[in-house]
Amino acid sequence: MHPKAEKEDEAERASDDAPCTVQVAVHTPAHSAIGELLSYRSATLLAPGTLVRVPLGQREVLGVVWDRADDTAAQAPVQLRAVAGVLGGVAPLGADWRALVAFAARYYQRSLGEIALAALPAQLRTLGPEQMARRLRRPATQAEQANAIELIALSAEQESARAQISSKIGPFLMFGSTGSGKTEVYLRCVQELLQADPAAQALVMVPEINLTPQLEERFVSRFGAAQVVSLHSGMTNPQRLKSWLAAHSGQARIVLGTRMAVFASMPGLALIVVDEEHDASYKQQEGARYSARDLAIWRGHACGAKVVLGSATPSLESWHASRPPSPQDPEGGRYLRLAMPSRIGAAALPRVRRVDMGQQPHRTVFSAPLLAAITERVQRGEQCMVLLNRRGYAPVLTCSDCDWKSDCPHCSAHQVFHKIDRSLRCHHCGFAQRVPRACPACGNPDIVPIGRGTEQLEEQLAALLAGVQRADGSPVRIARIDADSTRAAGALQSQLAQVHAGEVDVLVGTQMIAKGHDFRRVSLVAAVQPDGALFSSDFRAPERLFALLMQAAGRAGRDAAWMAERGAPCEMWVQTYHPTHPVYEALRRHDYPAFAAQQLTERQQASMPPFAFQALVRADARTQPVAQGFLTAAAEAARAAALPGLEHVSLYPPVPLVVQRVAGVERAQMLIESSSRPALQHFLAAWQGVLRSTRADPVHKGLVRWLVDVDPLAI
DNA sequence: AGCACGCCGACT
DNA sequence: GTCGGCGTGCTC
Repeated sequence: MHPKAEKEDEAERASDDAPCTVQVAVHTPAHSAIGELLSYRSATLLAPGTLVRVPLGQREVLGVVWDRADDTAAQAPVQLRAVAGVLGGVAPLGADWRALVAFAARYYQRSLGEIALAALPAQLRTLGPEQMARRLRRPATQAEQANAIELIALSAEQESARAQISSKIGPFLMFGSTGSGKTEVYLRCVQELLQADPAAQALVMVPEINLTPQLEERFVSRFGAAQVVSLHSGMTNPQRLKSWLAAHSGQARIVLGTRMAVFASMPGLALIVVDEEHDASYKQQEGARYSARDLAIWRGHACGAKVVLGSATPSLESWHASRPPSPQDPEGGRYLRLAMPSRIGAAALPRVRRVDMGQQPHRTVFSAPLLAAITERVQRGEQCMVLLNRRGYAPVLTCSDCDWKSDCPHCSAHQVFHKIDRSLRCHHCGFAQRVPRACPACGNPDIVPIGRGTEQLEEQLAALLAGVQRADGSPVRIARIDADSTRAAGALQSQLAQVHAGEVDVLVGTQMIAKGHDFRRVSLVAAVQPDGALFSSDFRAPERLFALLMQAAGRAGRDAAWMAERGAPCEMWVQTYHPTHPVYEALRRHDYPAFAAQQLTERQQASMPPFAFQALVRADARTQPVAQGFLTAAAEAARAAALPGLEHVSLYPPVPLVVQRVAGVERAQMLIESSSRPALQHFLAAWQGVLRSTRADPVHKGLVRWLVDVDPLAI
């Protein structure tokens, strides 16, 4: 956990112009037969980190000159090809960036080149030398200076957090309830840092692209547009290159972004903020499955930057890592916990109301008390939010006569009924078709939706509130925000603007509306049927549900002055068949610490994370037996070879994934668990080669791919 | 991953 | 008779 590559005198080495061999990282796939680094001839000794173009087979690709990987470097072919050219004008990537890339590749079981090249803007690969030179000559945007903002005094809690971040080393876990002003603390820390050191840079990450505009707005208005760049996958390639170059050159002092930004080259990096650190979006779910939050911790440690994680509902991993020292545990955790329990302006947390759906008429969607509460709010001119984590109209259609269901032909999942365009759509593979006029199996024209999604909720709510009038006598306005309604570019921003402008009375949506957006006039938030997560097979489901409901509750009553004027507390409604479940009890008291303590006790007793370390190996194949057979064979080969670390590692039998077939591919996975992270790492590293040779065995013909997920979020 | 080479079906 | 399907194989 401490590479801190010593600063070599790169300039001196680069000036040596004897012809020599250089090691280059290129974009090779994870488990290809090509080794980690390729050797090339060069007329001059190139400094590690230099961007070069090198010939590879029939094409020419971008590569990064790497430090000689100790001299066990496989004897290269006799005839080395020559480096085709150096990308002029771009400084070599620093030793700390290379150390981060090397660590991520090792830890997440991917090739160095894959991580390194994926961390660079795509245009570096495609632009020719002339285009590149032109790009570099382009003057940086001359933006206006930051507005001299009258800074509002920090609350005592905010000030205490700021002071501790300023004076201690960290890493820090800022545990601040929604509305406690975490962002203002980030801003002050960044400000202090930039003022103290003219070369310092700060990296601030948020979980979703959707949240970057409002963050950018706050940072730009405080620091000026010249200092701030964004880095996320919603940007065009030219924009991304521009931001990346600004960060790499040190010209941009602040980089805002999503998980990919953790790999930004920042020579002056001195502070990393991970906002909403519990959010699952920080874990990449395809390709290299890295956790940007965990890499941020590692990177900060390696390069001496402070790291601040922030959340109102921290991940249990971070909560556990920030436990204070106690008599039984004099060391405590590695992180320093900073608590900010109060809402700014003394705005009260919403009152939580549970409706026991067992007491309601069968198949009730909106219970009478909830409907009455919504009606009352709307009549008073207030806004309500209704949360349902399922888009579409109904999750499945079925025939009333035979047992036909709208199953996806390519996946082991139902196709979801979307009434808006009368389509059936599979949310796993995207396969879509028109709703049949009659049952495809028996011809019965009576096919009916089962269950409900946001579309149906919107429709039912409209019917239920049809007779209700707003204060001025006009009808109630209902809107829906989910992945379907926001597909078009800019749709989310314009829909949010409508809500902010007060043009919507009741907003229906998926968890998309629970995250971060600041709805100032919302006085009621309702979760219509959140119970699904209570009895999920995924041991992290309660944690996620609690975070989602807390976050949703945090949408209500954010405007303290308005709340005071209003005179009544905001409300968070939960319709449930299990009103006394510990998750809801903890929610009612807004008591994350109690919830976390209870969950951690369970996890400890069951030896689950954060008290154990896990990895998944997944196999995709034409048939389920092939997928499972590959995993079984690889596990047996590991045992037969007595791989290092094996004695401290448990390999579980392969099982099909919950959705076992997607787009015609059968999927199975195997859980690997250990109480020791190093043992798990040793084992996985050694197993990599075994997995590769197992795959080569023709017995496993039909295997499509295999992949390793270290520290998986869902099992 | 690309991009070759290589051996079997429907078109000018 | 060619154009083109994607099934193995290689890239310093």
